[in-house]
Amino acid sequence: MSKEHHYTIGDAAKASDLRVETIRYYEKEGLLKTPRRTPAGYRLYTEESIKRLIFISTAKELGFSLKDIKQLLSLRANPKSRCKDVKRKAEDKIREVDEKIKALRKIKRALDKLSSACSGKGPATDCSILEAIEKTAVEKMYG
Amino acid sequence: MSKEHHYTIGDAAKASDLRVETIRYYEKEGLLKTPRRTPAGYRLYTEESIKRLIFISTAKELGFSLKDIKQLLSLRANPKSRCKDVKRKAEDKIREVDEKIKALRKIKRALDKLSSACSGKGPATDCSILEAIEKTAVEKMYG
DNA sequence: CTTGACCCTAAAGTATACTTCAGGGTTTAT
DNA sequence: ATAAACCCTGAAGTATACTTTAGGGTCAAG
Repeated sequence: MSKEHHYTIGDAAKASDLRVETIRYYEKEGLLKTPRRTPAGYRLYTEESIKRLIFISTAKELGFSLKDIKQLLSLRANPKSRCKDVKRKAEDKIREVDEKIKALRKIKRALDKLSSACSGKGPATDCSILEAIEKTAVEKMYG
Repeated sequence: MSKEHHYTIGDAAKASDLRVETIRYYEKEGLLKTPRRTPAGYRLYTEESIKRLIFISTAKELGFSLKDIKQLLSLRANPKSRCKDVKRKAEDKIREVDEKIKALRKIKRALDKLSSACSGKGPATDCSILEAIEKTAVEKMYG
């Protein structure tokens, strides 16, 4: 890992927990701006680009496609872009993100329920994640 | 849509917003138990199976793979499964879900920031989603 | 001054998750 | 009783997102 502000692709891979090949692939797909190069042609990355890589891999784990992510990354509030447009796109995404959060909370509650149903106290209930999602309000267990 | 408790695959597709072919694919992949059939061989689904389909498609949008989802669906607290095991798996998933929720909140805050930076008041700042994620605390905008 | 760890490109290959196709029965409305 | 709208299977095809391969340069250590 370099001391100051340029990382090789290998460093960037370690820092972002992606593979070297994946980073090159993202560049080819236009998710990364073409990086500076050493005289020998080696790519050089900044902390900024590493943040971008981490954002990409995080967003991917959240179910966004590379196309979605490209749009998210190009979404910027600046003097040149038409604000109305950016605002609308951002708000669409906010709605999408809210839905995802809601759905994840539901799944979390169901998992909590499954976990606590398995706490070892009393005979176990028979409850799947789907049932746990249904019955989050009414707790009817032995004990 | 049938009146009571059996739906054809087409009904199930409409109800779950999946395609007929996708439902058959999920069955082949073992995400669905093999459904009852009419004498002519038509699949018949219950509301239970439709809930399952909706769960699958929701979980997919949240970045879970079909393999993940299979595991989630087979996770059940019951007298036969070893509770310790189920509890551990559920807790692993809870951690994963918590991480996802956290990351989504970060993205949501960034999007809120982008959206409000585009509210039309004063000259627009230049701010991307990455910058918005960084600067969620310090609001230094024109005004 | 060479050897091991990195870096490069272009192209082909793979995993996952579907989708389409070919060929054929069934149901329902007219 | 026939045509539109569904259903079936098995197999091949496709999109997305990488990964691997082949064939080479570069760099730091000993």
